[in-house]
Amino acid sequence: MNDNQLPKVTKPYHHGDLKNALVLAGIDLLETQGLPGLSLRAIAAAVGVSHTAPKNHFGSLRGMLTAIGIEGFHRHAAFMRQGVDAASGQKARQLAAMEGYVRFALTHPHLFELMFSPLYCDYANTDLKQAAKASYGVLADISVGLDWDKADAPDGQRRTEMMLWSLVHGYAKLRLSGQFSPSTPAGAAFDIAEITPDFGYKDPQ
Amino acid sequence: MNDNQLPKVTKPYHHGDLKNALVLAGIDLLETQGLPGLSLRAIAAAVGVSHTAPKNHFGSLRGMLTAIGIEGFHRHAAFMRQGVDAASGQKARQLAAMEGYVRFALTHPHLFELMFSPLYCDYANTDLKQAAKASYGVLADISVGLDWDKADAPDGQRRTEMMLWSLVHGYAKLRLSGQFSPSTPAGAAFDIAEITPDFGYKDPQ
DNA sequence: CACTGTATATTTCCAGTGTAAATATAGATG
DNA sequence: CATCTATATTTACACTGGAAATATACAGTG
Repeated sequence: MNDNQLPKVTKPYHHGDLKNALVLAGIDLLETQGLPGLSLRAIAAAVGVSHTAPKNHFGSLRGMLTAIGIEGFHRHAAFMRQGVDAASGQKARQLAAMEGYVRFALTHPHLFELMFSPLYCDYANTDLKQAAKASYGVLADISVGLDWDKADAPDGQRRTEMMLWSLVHGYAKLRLSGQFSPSTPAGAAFDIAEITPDFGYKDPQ
Repeated sequence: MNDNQLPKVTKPYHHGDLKNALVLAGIDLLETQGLPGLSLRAIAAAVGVSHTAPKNHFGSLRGMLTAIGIEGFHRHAAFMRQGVDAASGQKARQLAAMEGYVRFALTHPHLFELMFSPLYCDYANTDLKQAAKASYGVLADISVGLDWDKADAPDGQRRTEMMLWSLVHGYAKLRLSGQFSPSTPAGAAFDIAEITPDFGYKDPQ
């Protein structure tokens, strides 16, 4: 009957799957209430457990938020990857990745803020590092062969990736800070191609 | 004797100049303790007043943090401007502005974080908007005539500025999030030219 | 000088937070 | 069954921002 028969998955004790339930409830609270409303007590209450229950699984508030950030990175990467896979042609794939990066940030502003703030997430956490790297990987993949002026320099590929990541990340953050809002209000549509450089694509080798 | 005879400046009542003292104490606490250590009570204690004294001047914690952010933007703009003024040649001035933007962020990480987080600063505040605009202005100034591929498009100048701002801002934020740390540790020196595009300069008209 | 008005600052109190420690509970294991 | 251990609760505590009432000291006016 139960097809979740992975050896390590022993159905937990009292709640069932409190760890995951807390993360999901946390993301839910985050999206509806924003970061100020995201307290250990509120998350625990949403799941229906005592306010100290999360400590058993995450150690502290920071651990709880880090777990939420990890899930955020998973969704972020999946969101971008989905757009990339749906696009055809190298240029369209590039734009899809960048567009996905920014669109995720704009549609999940609080989660995105949490994911990239060392205040909330513990960047020494191995799982978080790996999850963040996966998001970076989507950008890195589509940047291979990108015709940027750094591409031919020593370590050029890495520099191109860094420039690309910086560009989309900065744009997303500045949008969320309301810095670009006069002409492009927070929720409005945007065209990533208007703000990203029109680099060509060089056939690798 | 007193050459501060501007009509509006009446020396305040009890403390002397509590409003400024609180902002300075706040920045001091921020740089030494980081954002978690920055509480109304801690700031008030540092100045030697009761923990509700700041409310008279800033209304709330958010108002207090916004005031700190404003001072942060002033310093940020001045820091960049200083580098730009010291450089000679258009290209050197461009690099100086970008380098100053990032260097300020890396040397004042907590203040920079506060300045650009809508969680802490109220971006509806007129003074804050103006102060942020002044920082943006430094970048906008040196980007005039920049040879980016958007420069000739309609609204090209604004797009070029946005790309430039996004690039340096994203790089700074990702550095502070530890995302670029494997090859370039947090406190290490950096060469902004290695990460910024090698755009040329077009003589305006 | 005295009187009044007002900006400034304090005191007191409250609801909310994260966390530590002791305790209770229930599934796993023998 | 008894025992062990992971899970969850209870209780207590120090801390936070904020509201409300009160105190203080300056400014302006007679």
